[in-house]
Amino acid sequence: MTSFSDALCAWYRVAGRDLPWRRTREPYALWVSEIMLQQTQVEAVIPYYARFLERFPTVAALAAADQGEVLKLWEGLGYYARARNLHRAAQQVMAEHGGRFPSTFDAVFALPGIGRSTAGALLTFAFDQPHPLLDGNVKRVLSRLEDLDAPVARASAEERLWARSTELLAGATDAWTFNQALMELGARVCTPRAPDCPACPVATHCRAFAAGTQAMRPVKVKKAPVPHKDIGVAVLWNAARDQVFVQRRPPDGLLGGLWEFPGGKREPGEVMEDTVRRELHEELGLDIAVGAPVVRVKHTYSHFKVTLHVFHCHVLRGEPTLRAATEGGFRPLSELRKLAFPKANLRILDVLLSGS
DNA sequence: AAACCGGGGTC
DNA sequence: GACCCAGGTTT
Repeated sequence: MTSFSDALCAWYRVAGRDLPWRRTREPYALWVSEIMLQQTQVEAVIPYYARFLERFPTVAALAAADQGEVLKLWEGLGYYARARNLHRAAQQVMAEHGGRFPSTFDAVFALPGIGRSTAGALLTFAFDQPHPLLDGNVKRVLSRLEDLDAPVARASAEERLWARSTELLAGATDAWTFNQALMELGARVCTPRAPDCPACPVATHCRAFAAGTQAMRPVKVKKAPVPHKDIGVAVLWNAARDQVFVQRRPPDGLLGGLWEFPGGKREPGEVMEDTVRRELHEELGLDIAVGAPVVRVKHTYSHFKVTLHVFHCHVLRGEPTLRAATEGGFRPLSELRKLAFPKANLRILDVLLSGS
């Protein structure tokens, strides 16, 4: 019988996709791709990858950039801590490694935003060093290969999968091709639903296929339902009615460093107009008038849902004083596109720019 | 170990 | 709607 790695690599050489980051061995470019690809599908990353490398072609260029511009290029991709960590790590590579991306596991693993799997991928793809990886695709492939009946989120199960990834890689002659092929198999054949087992090059090695349990693998524990919040949001115009107030969120946590229209969460029994008035008084020390509704925006985050209730507002008394926000002020609508906004706020901006 | 951290594609 | 994606960090 053909070995697992030979069968897998032979399939990849024929069926593997031609992706931008598979055409380079340049560590920095691969690094950018690996960070963008965390929890993000290939098709979504491709345009961001090209734009990011065009604007920041080197570690030095990225390290020298303003965080706001880095976030602007990340706008819409989500998990913005990835961009903040990448930016910070670039500065770390300049300071600690003379601008050259490190080539040892410990040094790569020490960079912010790079964990065990991403470090393994980078060392393999940039330096041809055989290090195992274990992303979502590989977890699924290996849990089926083993017919693993323990929830893959459990630490003991995950360690088993790491051991299997290590073991299978050791049987491969070409680590680069093997690791690419393992992920490609998960993305194209060994898919979450309806895996294409008849087309699988390693079906003869697969215990779940033999047992007919592939649809039940990997075993996942169901997640708790996410809470919902109603948020009152102000499109706050200045006295001349030609500028709106935007502010920058705190540097860490949810949507850290991005810009937004001010507002906050509705309290029990409160009507949305009162929420907006209260929040702007608390956040900015302003007395405002709440006028016509602009739009309602529903949005789902990883662990909660929101409905944004947006109103045209104007200042009755006072000057805005920033509390939680780090920057903010009245800006012409035409300048807001230069700032990085989260998706839900971009919808508001779209309405303001097209509707009025 | 569990929570936190976005957005989009898919069924 | 539910599930999942080239995961890592924080608590």
